[in-house]
Amino acid sequence: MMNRTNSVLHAFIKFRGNSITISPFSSFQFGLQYGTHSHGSSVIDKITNLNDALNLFDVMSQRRPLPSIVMFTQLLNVVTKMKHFPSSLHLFNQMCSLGLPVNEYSMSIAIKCCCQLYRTNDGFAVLGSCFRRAIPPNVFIFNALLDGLVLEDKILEAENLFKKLIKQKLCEPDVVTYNTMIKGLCKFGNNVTALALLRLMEQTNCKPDIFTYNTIIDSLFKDKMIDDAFKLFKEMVSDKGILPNVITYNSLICGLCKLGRWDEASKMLKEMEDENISPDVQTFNVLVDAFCKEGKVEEAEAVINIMVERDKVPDIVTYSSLIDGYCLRGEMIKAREIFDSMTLRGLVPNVVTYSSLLNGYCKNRNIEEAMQMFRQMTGQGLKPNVVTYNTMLQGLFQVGRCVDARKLFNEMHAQGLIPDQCTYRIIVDGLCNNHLVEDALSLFQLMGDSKLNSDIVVYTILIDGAGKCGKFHIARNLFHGLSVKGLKPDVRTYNVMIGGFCREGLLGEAKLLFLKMEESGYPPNNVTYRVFLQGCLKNQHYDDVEMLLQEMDDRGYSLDASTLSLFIDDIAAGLLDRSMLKLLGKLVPKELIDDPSLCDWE
DNA sequence: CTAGGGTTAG
Repeated sequence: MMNRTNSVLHAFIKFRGNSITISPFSSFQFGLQYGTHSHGSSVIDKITNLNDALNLFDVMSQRRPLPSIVMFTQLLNVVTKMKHFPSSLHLFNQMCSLGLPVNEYSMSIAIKCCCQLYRTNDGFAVLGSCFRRAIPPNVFIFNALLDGLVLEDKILEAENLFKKLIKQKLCEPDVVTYNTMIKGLCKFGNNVTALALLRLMEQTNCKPDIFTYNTIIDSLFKDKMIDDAFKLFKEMVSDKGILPNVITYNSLICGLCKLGRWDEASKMLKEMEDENISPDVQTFNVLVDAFCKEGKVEEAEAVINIMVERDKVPDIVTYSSLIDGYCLRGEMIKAREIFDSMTLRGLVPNVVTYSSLLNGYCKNRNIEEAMQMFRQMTGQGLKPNVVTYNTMLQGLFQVGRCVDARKLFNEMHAQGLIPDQCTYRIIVDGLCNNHLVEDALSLFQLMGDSKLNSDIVVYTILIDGAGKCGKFHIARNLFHGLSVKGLKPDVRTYNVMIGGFCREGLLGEAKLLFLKMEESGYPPNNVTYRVFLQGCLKNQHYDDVEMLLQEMDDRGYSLDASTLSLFIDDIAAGLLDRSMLKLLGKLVPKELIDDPSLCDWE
């Protein structure tokens, strides 16, 4: 029941903005006594911003006798729900100092805050204090810790904790425990174990629910295992009688769109409407993004119009996708227009929005504008992240501004950002493409045993770059040095080396490597055949051509247009025998035969 | 009386 005091208080709290100090006998306090009626809404429920919460906490902590731990916990939870985790922890500490009898409720909130701040270790420290205070940790506390480990990608520790809970009977795992563990497994692409856990749940008291299914269905879709995803979807609906919700459909539609299976996506959209589940902003965002990724901005705009008709307000994500779409098409003026229009709509571009626009300017070689926007972004207090820097670095290298790239890389370091493997790949690739192989090499040596030196992709880029810059001896040394570093060449590395040998006219060595691939457990792929075959043809080394064509046919690969074109002169000159011609005919893909521009060969 | 979980954007 809503009483008069509550509404007075509500008005009062709203008034708080103007630093009014509350006297100990104000109506605010009076209301506190009635604040938490079991059936009414309380003062605490009405709090909508951090300041009000902190002020109320001050008032409460000055009262004697102190309000109950329950009220403090309610307030603590309000602050936590607002995601002001550091403030929550501060309040929790104050609660302890006030001598309040903190219990498993407040403890679980405090632990959750630590974990959400990526400080799960501190969370475990709080767990320790639970034991010291003789507060038996319960399933809520363990779930928060498990979630923290998953959040920090400490999947092995998460698995250990999960097993320990069960083995040592620390608490009875509930559906949230299972779901959290499943979320972690899915995050690491371990769908098999996630499914096994789902089956295990079926044998316990806590049955899988919509959360369980949504998590695994989404993960299966992310790994392109559509059939399995649909099987699970059907199992959920038909066998378990669990109705899909908007999130289930969003996952399904997102997965189908990403695979370009538009028909099925629109079928799901229709099914969803039939089930009376109305698409939400995220459903529309998925559609907008999918269209934009294909450069189909007109369709994306149409989706946005429908969205608006249905009273859904396009948000920052919607517009970020749209910006991506226009950038992809090189329509930077339009992209910028959308970016600028966001502010008028009361939307504040964030790092992602800026990064999209920067990426557009960079890819369209307008590095000046990109730089200017980059400065504007930092000027607005937005902190560029690793992806932002990667985008800018790539842009600078693309126009040959290696010195500026270097400066930006230093700036990135100064900001305390840790370059990721993508950063190193961009730098090494950029230096190589700008004929600065030596710089790439010295950077490489400078990095010692860091990530750079243990990433086969960077190695491959460097080997490729050295070879293409006429320093094949370096490429060769790098390749032979791989095993010393404990690195195994992958298919791409082999392809790059085979290409390098061919470029140098060392066909014998190329062939040795080609044969070694199979032995090393990396069977040649279509790129290998293309590279080696082109090498053979350019070097007029016909010995292996028939063997290669035969193998390609066996493995179901076909010839690409550029390789095929190398055969044409030989065909015209009548240099190829009948069996070879027959083989060639089999390897020409249907698309090429249908291509009218290629019809007048003979 | 007070505590927990799932989806989207570079």
